[in-house]
Amino acid sequence: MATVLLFVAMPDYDGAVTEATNSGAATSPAKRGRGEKSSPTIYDIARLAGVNPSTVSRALSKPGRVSAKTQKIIEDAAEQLNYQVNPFARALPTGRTQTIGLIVADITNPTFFDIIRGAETTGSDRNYTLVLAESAESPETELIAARRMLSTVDGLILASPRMDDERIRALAADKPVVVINREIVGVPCVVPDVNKGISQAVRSLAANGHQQLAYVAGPPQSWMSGRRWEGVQAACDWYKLGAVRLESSKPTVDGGRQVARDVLASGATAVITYNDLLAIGLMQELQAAGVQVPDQISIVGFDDIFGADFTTPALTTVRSPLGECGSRAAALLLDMLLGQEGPVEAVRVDTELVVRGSSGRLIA
Amino acid sequence: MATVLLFVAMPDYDGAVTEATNSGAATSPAKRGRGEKSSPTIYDIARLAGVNPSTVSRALSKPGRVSAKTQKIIEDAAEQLNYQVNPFARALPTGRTQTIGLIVADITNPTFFDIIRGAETTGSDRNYTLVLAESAESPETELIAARRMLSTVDGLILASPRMDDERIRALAADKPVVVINREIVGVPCVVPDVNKGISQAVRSLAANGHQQLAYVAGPPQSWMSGRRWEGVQAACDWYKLGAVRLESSKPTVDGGRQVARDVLASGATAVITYNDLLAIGLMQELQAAGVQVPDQISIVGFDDIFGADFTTPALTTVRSPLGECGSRAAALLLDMLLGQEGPVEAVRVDTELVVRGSSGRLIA
DNA sequence: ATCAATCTGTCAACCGGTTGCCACGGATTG
DNA sequence: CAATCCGTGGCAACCGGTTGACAGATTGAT
Repeated sequence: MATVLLFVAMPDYDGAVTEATNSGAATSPAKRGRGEKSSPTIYDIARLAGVNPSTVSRALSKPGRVSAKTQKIIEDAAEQLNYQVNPFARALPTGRTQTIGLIVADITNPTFFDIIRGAETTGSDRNYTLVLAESAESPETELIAARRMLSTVDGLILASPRMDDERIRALAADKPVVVINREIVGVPCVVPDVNKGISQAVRSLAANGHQQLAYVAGPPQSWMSGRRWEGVQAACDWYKLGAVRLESSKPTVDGGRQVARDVLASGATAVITYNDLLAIGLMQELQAAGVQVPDQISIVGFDDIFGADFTTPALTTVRSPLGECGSRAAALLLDMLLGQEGPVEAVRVDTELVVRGSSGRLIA
Repeated sequence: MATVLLFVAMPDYDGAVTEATNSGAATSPAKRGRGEKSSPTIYDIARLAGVNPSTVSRALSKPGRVSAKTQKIIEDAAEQLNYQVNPFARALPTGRTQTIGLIVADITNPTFFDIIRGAETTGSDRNYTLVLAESAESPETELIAARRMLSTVDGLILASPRMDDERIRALAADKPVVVINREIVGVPCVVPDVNKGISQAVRSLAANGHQQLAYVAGPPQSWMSGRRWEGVQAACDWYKLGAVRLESSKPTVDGGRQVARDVLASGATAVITYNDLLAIGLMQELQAAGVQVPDQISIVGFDDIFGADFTTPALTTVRSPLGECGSRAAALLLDMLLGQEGPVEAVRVDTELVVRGSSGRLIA
């Protein structure tokens, strides 16, 4: 049930970062349990400024609703007390929490780092806090996390969700939802358009003399793995390469190692894997078996994760603009929160081939 | 002002994950703005169960306060309505938010992944939500984030904080604070005890014939970088190696590349770096310059981050048990929230050398 | 000068739980 | 049998903001 919150920025009055001066004004009358000096409220400000609390509330959150003069007095008082709104108190009557949720399969999977970063940055710019939940790759956990979060956030981003379409549509009926890395009819989606990157990769491999290619697939329930296989097939058709699909046990370095035998047995001289971790594991195992990369086999990964260039040779990979996906998804969601309709069609972002050392001319 | 929340688990009644049935009971009377079916409240449950709302509140959060019979009736009603507490409503009167904060310098820095994971897991086990904030390596941003979070969370964990001791102590006076990767008098700390791992590393290098060692330092304001240098000096004294300290421009792969010239110029045949990223960059640059690793120069990193074994040769490194640090810090914090005093002395966790391929016998 | 329209601030209800205090009824005790 | 105690549930105030309704003050138009 793990969940992470990207706490972007508080949506409100931003007191100076000086030490609380407590100058002049009577100390907050609140009971202080044990050493807990409870922070000032709009009631404290109201008393100090000589106005009604509701006027304070309006001055601080409804620009233009009160006169410039009163506004000034209240802002000064707020600054003097080093006031910060209580987000809980604000969320209670309004239902607006100024947070958006993001559910990823695995916090420690580098694929998601950039998505998180992108969503966080965009949310931050618009004064939204990002709440990040982990589903541990399980559809059930994912659903539970989503349900839980939905009551706490204004909108939700699902990155590579594992739930079925129906459940996602049900969630989307409740509150704004944006999906990353998967297309679902009726739900706004942001997906990398893999075809461009795959075309570049296959063309590059063909140009280097390869004729037989293997695709190492990801988890069967991964929508994206299916799209990538389709893209590989189409590109191989076009460039006249043979294409064979191999299954992996899991989309990790270990899974990549395990699939090495099958790759060799397939007779392919070029491999495209579902993700970079598979590619790295595969390369390690092949090298351990004495196979030269890229002289005997070229390897192309997918995503361009952190560490993809740590290997020797560095990994050639189809980069997914994950950061942009996160950013676009957050922007979309925020627009929806402002009352705009979500796009009917999926938003596509381009992928591109990053050529490093693990792919090259076939030396027969 | 980036901040991330690890949203661990809701501290409360856990409705079944079936679709809301809405069976029998009158639909919630709440106004439903536009399609927003507001979730059921304890008032709905009270009506359905024929009791007072306060009784519902007690049944769901004060075990033993109501009779077993009433308890059952209320729990059934809650399940039927698929009730979930509203965290905001709960936080408002109590001040307890069931969240703990964690501030890290950089979300995308793999060093922190395990800390996050560890804190998240431990928090999750105790029904706490972890709020993760990013300081972007800036002391000012860090302070602002900490101030902001402090009003929202029950306690705070600072991982490798960049603020000065005074400010941290000030925060700790407000609410429970635990520091990771740094020692501050008067504040509970969890720090890897680097000496054991460094001793092992230096002994291993000495045994392999090395006589001159270089330490590539991290950021000047990093407390931990200083401790590691001290540890290296002490171990080199003991094992009779010469030790020289080199400065890096930044603790990244790039920084590692840039320091390669200085390493060669220093005449050292073994290098210990402040972190793994520096080690990886250094190794890449040395190899590009035709230097054999480990035959001509041995390289030992620090931390054992994700990807440290992607390199060829795989990186030898002193592993910091970052996950354990996160976990211990969270446990400490939660204990403090339960009224126990924090430990007076820093909690130390062991480090150990992980020997891989980048270190070995010197071939002169 | 009169009346309407606009601006500005106040009042009070409300969001959804929590909790101190009290009352009621049954069990215990002298 | 009366006095006391305890277990249980209800009442109402409260946490700290938000907001619809409204009234007094200004302003402008006629």
